[in-house]
Amino acid sequence: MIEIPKTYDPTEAEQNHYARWEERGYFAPEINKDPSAPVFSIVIPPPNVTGSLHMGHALQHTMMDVLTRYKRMSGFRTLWLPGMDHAGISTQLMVTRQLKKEGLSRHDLGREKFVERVWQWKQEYGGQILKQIRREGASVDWSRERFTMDEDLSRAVREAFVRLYDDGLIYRGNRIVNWCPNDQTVLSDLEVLREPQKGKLYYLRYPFKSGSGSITVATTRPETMLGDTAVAVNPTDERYKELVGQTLILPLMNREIPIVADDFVESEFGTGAVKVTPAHDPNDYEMGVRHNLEQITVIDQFARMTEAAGAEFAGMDRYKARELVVEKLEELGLLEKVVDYEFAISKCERCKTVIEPLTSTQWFCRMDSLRDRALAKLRVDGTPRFGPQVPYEKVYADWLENLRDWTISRQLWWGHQIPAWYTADGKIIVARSFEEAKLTAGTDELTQDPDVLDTWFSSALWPFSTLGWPDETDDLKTFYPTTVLVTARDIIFLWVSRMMMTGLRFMGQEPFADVYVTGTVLDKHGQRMSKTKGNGVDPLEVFEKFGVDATRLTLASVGSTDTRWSERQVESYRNFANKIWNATRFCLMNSDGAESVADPFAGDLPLHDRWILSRLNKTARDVNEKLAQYEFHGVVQTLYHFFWDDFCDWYIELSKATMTAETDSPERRTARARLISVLEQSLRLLHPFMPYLTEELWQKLPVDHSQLLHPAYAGAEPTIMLASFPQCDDALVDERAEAEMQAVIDLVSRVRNIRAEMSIKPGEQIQVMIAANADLQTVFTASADQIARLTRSDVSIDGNAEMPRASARAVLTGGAEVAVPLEGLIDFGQERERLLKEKEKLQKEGEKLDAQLSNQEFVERAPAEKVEGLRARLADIAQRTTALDQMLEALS
RNA sequence: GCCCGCUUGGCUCAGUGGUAGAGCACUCGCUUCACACGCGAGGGGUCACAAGUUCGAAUCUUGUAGCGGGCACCA
Repeated sequence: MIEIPKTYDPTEAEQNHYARWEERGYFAPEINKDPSAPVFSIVIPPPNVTGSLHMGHALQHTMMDVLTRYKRMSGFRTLWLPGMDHAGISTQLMVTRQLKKEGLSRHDLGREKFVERVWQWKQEYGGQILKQIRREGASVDWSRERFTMDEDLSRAVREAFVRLYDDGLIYRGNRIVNWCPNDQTVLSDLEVLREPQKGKLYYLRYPFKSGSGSITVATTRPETMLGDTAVAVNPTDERYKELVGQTLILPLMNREIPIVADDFVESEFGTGAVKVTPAHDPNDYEMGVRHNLEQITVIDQFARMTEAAGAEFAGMDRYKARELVVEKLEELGLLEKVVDYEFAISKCERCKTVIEPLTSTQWFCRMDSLRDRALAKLRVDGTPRFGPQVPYEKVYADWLENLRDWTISRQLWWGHQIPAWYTADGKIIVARSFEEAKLTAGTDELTQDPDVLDTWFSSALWPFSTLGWPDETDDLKTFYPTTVLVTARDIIFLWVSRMMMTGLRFMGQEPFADVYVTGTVLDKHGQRMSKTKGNGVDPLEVFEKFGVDATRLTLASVGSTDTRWSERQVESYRNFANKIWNATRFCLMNSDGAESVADPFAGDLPLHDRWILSRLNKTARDVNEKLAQYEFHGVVQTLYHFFWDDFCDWYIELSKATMTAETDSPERRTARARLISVLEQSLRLLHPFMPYLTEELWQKLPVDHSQLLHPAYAGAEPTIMLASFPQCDDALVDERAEAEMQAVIDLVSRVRNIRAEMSIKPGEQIQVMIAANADLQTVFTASADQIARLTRSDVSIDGNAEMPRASARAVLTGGAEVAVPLEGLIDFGQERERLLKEKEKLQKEGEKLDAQLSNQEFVERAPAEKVEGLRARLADIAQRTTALDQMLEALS
């Protein structure tokens, strides 16, 4: 007899197994020895090197690990590739802050020293998250861990850049861009947040050059008027039609500016006349290009006014300048009015500083051809297949359709420096290396572009750069395209779409077939968890409190819908883990002799064994089908109820008499072996979700572990990780056994109900008399001992027996009747009440069915089997009602 | 402004054109020889609202309301 503690303590299992799995190479695809094995691969969305684990990671990693472990057990050559992102801005900020504490700026160190310092920082503090990923139980292949700044990945970045440049997709240009005055870098449109902002709308008067009158424009940013080079009106606006082409005098600057006509202007807004500041507003920039207007930069990269804004303003902060401009215009009588106004303002996604639109020379990536290919892939092949398809496929397609050029350069030091060099006379040489650039230029007097690439540029290459691209490595050939990408919805544009575009461009194939978008774990009030709000729940604390496996079940249940965090939920899965532990404990306590049974389910089987095999195989079928559809929530429900309800509540109880018999016997050994076999298969089904608990218990079972390994892993040191994932054996699905077992379950439940309602003491032995039709009588007779045990009664089954008047009675589906004789204990009035209540319930249902069946149209149009089903139910109800009537009569 | 999602028992969520589900919470009874992180028995919902399609709608359509999200160049 093997005895384990009464309560599952996750800590031990969590400490025991991970290192062993990793050391033995179970995570690496090489463990699979079947040369013809199908391939499953998945790349981790690389977490930031600065990051630490949050609920979103834990959620995604759980789902990825479930899929990976499931496929591995199913015999796939499985790779889940881990790694990290260098996270340009975040990391640079982190180190800059560290330097600041030492009283230094990055400029004090210089670029080279600073970058060295960042690497040092990474060495010391970076990658916390990698340890945390281990804690989650994630079966990633650490031997293939990658970092976006690794030399081989950097080479891939340069290669991609050069190819895109050579094909004319990357260009350098002077355009208006999003500038963060705090981070001192340009940002792409996706890194800019739009937030509603309460502000003011200022109405300014610009006088005509002719000397009389003025035109009024409305603006939220009066300080930019210093850089105005035109006023625009809609060409169809009757009010201004004749003024187009006239000249205005820009106040304060005394600059002559024209009135131009442009469709962009909405006549209904403000005064219908717009001041145009091409250097400081994206729309005005476009208008400026259309009308060939001068760009006058009046705000610099520190958000201060420039010389061009005039001596009085030069060097002044933009908001101070705003006050001064307003003040001066008011003095001049040129401020018509100021009204409260709410508008959207652009902020830096990272530091929340208000973005300053500036014209600047940057590197851009032209997206149209990349986009067209991705859209074609979606429309022609339906790739990627989004899960859930609604709404993500549309969101993805809409975004692609409206895609604009991508600003890819960043004014940072940490990142992939742009592989472009300039000759002394300003010629641009784009090359894979300095050596190559020198050859092309014919000189070594070259200066490399100081900018680095957007972090997302290297992330976009992740599914193939991590596998060795641009070299044609075995890994690349084997694992690309990957099978599925699991991610949160907020990076569909930033990352998913870009991987798709670069994958199609460089590999000629999509980087992943499926995209599974997870839901979001919200706090208990339905708010997004965020650092600034401080409402996040730390997954590590939850692991600590309830165990990793319970947390994983909770997270897997989230699936693709947003869900509020509930600790109760984790607690209930913790209880489930304990239930599994104890069921195993019971099996182990009664396992002697089991190992000697060669084939536990050979020969004719009693009902409960046929039933559990049917339930088990249906469960396996369900789980396999649902996992193929990424229905994580449904799989968890299926497993939970199979294990707890079917296996624990019924199968174990039904088997107890035999398996806990005092003395050894072939029957006892067989019963024990059967129980252990079903348990063992259940553990395998549960393993992808609960890796630690299942491994811990599986190892303890008295079974021949090596026989259970999937053939692809034959010869490996046994682990449940490499055991075959159960498949449904259709021959074992037995509907008849399920129906018969259901009758037994109903019978037992009804007797227990009588016990409870009649307040019969739990320990008290009762009589149960059963009368049933021939079929059911056979079933009940075969299970009589079990019925007796489960209801604590002496059971007699006789189709013709007279039921004593003084009994509590019940009528079951199929026409079986039960009586519990209670001579002297029964209150006839109370029993009548009980039966009447029962009859009423039946009648209600009967009436509903009757109404439906007497509807001619229903009978004609509904499927015949539907109608038949209802008729059968109605007949059953009628029969039971009659039986109840007889009982009631006997009582009166 | 445009687009989308959600609204099911007290709470958190499944679900589906044909008799409303789970977990937790609640009530009653249990130291029944695996488990009180448990066992047994219960109570509780006109599936947001309105109209429509249908033999039949909580499930499909449209509209309304509340909540949430995404996109957007109205100064």
